[in-house]
Amino acid sequence: MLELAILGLLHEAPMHGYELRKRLHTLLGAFRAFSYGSLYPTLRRLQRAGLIAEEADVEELADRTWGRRARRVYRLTAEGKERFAELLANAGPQTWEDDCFGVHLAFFSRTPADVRMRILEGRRRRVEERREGLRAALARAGEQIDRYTRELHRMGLESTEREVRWLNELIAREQAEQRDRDD
Amino acid sequence: MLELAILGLLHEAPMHGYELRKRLHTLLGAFRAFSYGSLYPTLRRLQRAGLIAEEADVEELADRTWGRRARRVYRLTAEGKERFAELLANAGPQTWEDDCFGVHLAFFSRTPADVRMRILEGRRRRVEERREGLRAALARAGEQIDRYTRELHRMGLESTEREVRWLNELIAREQAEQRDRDD
DNA sequence: TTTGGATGTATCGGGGCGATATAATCAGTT
DNA sequence: AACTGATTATATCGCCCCGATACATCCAAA
Repeated sequence: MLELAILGLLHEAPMHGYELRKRLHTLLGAFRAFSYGSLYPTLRRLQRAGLIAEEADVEELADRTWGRRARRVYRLTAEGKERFAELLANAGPQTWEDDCFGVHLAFFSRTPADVRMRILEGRRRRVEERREGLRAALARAGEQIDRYTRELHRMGLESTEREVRWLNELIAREQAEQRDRDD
Repeated sequence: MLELAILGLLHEAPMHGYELRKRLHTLLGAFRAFSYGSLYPTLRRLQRAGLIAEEADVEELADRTWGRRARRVYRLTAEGKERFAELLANAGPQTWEDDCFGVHLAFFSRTPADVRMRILEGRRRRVEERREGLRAALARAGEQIDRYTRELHRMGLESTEREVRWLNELIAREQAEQRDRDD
């Protein structure tokens, strides 16, 4: 997931870890925040896998004689680009995708229309499932269950209902654009 | 977190892993779903730590001569009870508690009023922070940012706003009950 | 001048996840 | 009577990610 995010961001420009994390943070708006504890090891991994490469240490100093601070700038390789597309292509109705959804959405403008559709519909299906589960839980228990638990379920139900409506709008918009494109 | 959930549930009755998972699922309403891949190892860990103990294999068969299926039933020990209270007592405004919140709420009826308050207010503070971050992101970018990202932020902002309102209600209710108790 | 806050990289232990294997029970079907 | 699939039940594997922490530099304000 972090892999997807990193590869996606590096499409824009080469970056070092710290900057990646900041961009990630503003991009995902705390919908999903990654920590350095996963970022740096992942960068290493991607580098070893040849998906990203360390930029030849940019000079950019000229006036600084006492050696610029260590700063690993990474750029996307051709393999990395391929891998990104591949990750997107395989994105779909898998359960795992649930946490991924925010990241996927953040890179939608770089995602083919059909894949966008698959992702949106997959998400909707899973949220609907959760919604039904919550409805069942609320109906089943009636009065007997714990007050706080019911409150939790109520809140969860509302959230899922709202998200389904939101997804429906997004999907409708996608379809409209698809129609326009076909004309 | 799973530890808290397990110890909390075992207050009701001794249970085996599979049942714990089911109860957990209905209790948390898919707000948070634990997998067997964490459940069973955690049970082992808690047993080794002496917080739970394996019930002497219940007979309960009488008519079945061909040996009931393997089934590890666990019960809460005195140390486990202590540990549960301790975990609750230390629950508060830590960042980590964010994922924990649902689990905490699910055991609120077993939680002292002052700790409940701390948990609710801690959660509110963190959600408010996220809300402000999203507001800033939406204001800052104006028109330039990606359409889908903005949609993500819009949705996030709405959700956080709703949750803050919800938390305010819960907190107000707690305070009202506190007042009643004082009379 | 010192203090504090960004910037910047890195590691550690541990918790949780999805996938998967295995196997017995039970209900319904054919 | 045999078959089939769903449910019950425990367990392990590798991987991803997290929070905490350490360390170092740079910059601005007090």
